[in-house]
Amino acid sequence: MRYHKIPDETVRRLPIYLRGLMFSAEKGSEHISSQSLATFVGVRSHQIRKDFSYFGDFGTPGVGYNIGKLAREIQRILRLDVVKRAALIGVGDLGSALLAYPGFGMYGLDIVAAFDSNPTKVGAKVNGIGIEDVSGIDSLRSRGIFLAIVAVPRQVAQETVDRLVGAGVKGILNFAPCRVEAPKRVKVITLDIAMELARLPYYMPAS
Amino acid sequence: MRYHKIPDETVRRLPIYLRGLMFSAEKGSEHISSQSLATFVGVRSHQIRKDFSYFGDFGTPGVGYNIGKLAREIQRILRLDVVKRAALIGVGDLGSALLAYPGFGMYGLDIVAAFDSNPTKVGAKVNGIGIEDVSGIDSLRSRGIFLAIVAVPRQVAQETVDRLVGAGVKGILNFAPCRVEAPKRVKVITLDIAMELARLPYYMPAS
DNA sequence: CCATGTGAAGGTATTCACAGCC
DNA sequence: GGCTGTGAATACCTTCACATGG
Repeated sequence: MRYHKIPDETVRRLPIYLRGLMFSAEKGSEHISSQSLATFVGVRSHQIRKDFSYFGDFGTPGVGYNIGKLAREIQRILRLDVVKRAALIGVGDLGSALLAYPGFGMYGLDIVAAFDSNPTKVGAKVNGIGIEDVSGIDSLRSRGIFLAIVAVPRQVAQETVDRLVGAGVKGILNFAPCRVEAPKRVKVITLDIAMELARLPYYMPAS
Repeated sequence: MRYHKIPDETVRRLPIYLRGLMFSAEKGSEHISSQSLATFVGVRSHQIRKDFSYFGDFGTPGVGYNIGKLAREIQRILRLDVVKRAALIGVGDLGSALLAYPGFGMYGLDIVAAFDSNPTKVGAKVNGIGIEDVSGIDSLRSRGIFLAIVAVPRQVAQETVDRLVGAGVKGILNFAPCRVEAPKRVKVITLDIAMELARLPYYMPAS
């Protein structure tokens, strides 16, 4: 089944596997079975094997998967094998936390520029990154930055996205709590932090 | 179809609808059609009507849905109609940003306590909330707090969750980039910010 | 006439069971 | 014996088409 489109749900799980493989590599063993990986990442072993079957034979029956080889293959599929430079728009509380967030590097993502509309912030440095005025967004194309993280207030989210699209950005992670429109060629993922929390009470027993 | 289990995917969309209804209420009109709501929130109108059909008749054929009534009903289903008090564990960069985050209130969620293991932080106030030592977690049950947000380093995430479970917490939003285990009676949602970004390059045209 | 609500159809993802291989 | 890889079976979700109601 090597020549098959990878289902979206599988793509959603690939970073989970990658994270699990990296942390389990710390333990020194070279191979891991779908069973052990299953308990480690919280996905059924059937599911894991099915997911991996979409892109080739990586496991050895009786042994398991070679951790390093599999991790590299997942990185290649997700196109994380070359470091991706990203820009952050909006250096408020959340934006500052994102600049300091250590987790992006493990996925080959690097925030190399930050923009804010507040003149009192422009020029300052946060975590080694100098804050530029939002007008500088237009220079992203020439700087070879095609990935952006939007952490601005909801009211200006759409205009920010429009500007990013105009600057040639191809992928946007949007933290503003609203839908934003973009041409089909630009992939937008919206992540509303509060919304995730809003689902919890539904699943909690009567409180 | 009034007596039917609500599918998980529908539950996942309910907060999106709720958010959309609240923002469209700002515009003054009293009713909204599945069609208009669809373009506003980015979900097909068929899907919206199907979703709403799982919990009763709220629309008026030829008119649409009463915005206020529908919003209240969604809040009731998600159990957001009474304010939920939540605790934050880990007041680092991300934790501080979450304390300052204005978005929780719209879903009836209120962070009323914060804990950290760093003695130099304990006693300080962030956004009006005094930071307590993590040992205080054990008092959550008696304070009537059953919801927790975990923003601690990965290495101590599991022990933090164990402690929260012991303190009677029933729902946990985990920002640590790893799976955490908890009894089935406790609902855990893990949100790894970097992982969302890791999916983007896959969907971006060759860069 | 316009928009909802819903069975039915269609599509997608998960689970199962086991053949094949080390 | 143990573990992978995968067709088949099942469950789930989405889309459609239209009857129903204001």
